[in-house]
Amino acid sequence: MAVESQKRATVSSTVEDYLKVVLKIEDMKQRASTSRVARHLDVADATVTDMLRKLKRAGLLEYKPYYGATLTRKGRQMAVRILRRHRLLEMFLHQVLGYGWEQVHQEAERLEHAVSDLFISRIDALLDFPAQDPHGEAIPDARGFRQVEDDLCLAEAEPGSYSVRKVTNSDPEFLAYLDKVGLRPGTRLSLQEKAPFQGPLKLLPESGGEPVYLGLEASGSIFVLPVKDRPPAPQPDAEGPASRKAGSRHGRKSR
Amino acid sequence: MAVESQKRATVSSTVEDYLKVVLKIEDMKQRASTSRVARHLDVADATVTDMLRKLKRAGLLEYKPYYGATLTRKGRQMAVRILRRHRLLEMFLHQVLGYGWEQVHQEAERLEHAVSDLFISRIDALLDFPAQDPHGEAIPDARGFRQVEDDLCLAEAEPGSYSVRKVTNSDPEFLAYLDKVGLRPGTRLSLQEKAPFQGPLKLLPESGGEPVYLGLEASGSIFVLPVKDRPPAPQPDAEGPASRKAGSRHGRKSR
DNA sequence: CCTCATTTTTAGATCAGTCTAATAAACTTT
DNA sequence: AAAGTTTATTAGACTGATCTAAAAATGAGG
Repeated sequence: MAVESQKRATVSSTVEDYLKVVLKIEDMKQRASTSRVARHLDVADATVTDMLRKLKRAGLLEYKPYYGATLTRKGRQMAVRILRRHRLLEMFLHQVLGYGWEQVHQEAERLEHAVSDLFISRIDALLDFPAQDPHGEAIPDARGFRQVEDDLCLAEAEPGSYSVRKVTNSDPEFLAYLDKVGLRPGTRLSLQEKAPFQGPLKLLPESGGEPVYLGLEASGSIFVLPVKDRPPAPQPDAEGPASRKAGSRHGRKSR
Repeated sequence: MAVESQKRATVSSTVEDYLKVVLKIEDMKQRASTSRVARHLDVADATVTDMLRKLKRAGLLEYKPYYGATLTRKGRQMAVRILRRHRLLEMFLHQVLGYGWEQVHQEAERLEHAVSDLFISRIDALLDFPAQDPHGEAIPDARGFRQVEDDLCLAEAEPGSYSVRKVTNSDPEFLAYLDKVGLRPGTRLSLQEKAPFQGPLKLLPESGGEPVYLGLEASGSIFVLPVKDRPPAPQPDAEGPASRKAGSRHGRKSR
């Protein structure tokens, strides 16, 4: 039962950022090519080439020249750890310090590299071990296990009833807009129609209000769960504007 | 009444550390010499020489070769800002996340460079605008004004009754020890005697318990306020162990 | 299978922060 | 005041992260 090298090699916050980006790209089922990584990090391609070779040497990812990078077990583990920190911090900022969901990302981006494990475990407990962040994204647990994401991209959904599961976009302007029109995790809506030729989607938040027209691009960052068509029984969960706690826990491991 | 260049030039966290140390040394009424700064930061003297020249160029301090550094208005302002962040963060970690007073320093040391002004103002409000940190050190206010420190170093005190005002030592071992023997800000004690030839001090915490013997060196980081000797009238200000709020505010500016 | 556009890598440089070793200035002590 | 000790500065080098510009590999179309 030899414990696998428990020592957590400590890496720079720059390295953490690279790992995070590669994880994100892999999660989107894309190839982590030099240029894609560079775009995400807003650095020059040449910088990424260098860095990927360095991370390969450190055993954090595979790197095939002219192809791209793939996280190793160790690299993925570190990346998921940062992801967890990021999302827990976002939730903390939102719930405890009253940040808006459009404000949390930027602050968490800096804090995730600075806080200790103790800090993380304390806020985790304080928040009662939340399963999602303010955008509805799953928070990996302390062991690095990730919830299965069984949601559906609004851009690819058929007309029907849905509830918003998560919004994978950190642009404050965009999030503020969604907030204004009443779209947040938990919101029930019906997708009324999709205009042809990459046209906008027509959405109707079920809690009344004006229909919302959303471009295809924007709808690509909104993920939803289908809702069984208006059941005879009243909906069991009333949503307070910013007070959602656990949400559905599927208790399944990732990977 | 032209507002002096409000733009807050943003400096590296390294620069913030240098400014902090120079402020600390000046507060101790010592000369901020190259080697003294180097010792505080645990870097080579040569590194400090370079950095001080750079900070002079940036207008953050005066620097006289072979003498040392003196903060300018601008440099002091930045240093006090960091000091405020540091101490507010310590208080936050202690009060909200349940850190021990021996744990707060290290974490705050990293966070002070990473959190935004919004974060600081939120925790300030959450803590109800505390005037001291967990070690009893005064927290500068948002404008950069600092309380006058009218306390007295235990190492230089005469036998008599005192209450602990602050402990200016961040060594976790030492703080844990003080905590164990019941010495924290607010604790009443009587200094019974000082052994000659740099000998130890004999202290008696008034809340009963064993006498504590403390080396001169250690007692140099404990600051106290004299307590009027059991007056016929009850003292007007009762001290709760860790819940002291404003303390005496003398409304005087620093600088 | 040759050519062109795109993507990636290589080469060489810069910047901030740090170090060590050597030199120089400033105090101390006789 | 000369000599010695301490303190500070200069010189030169290194590391990590970045850049730009030039060269090379890949892949798509004819």
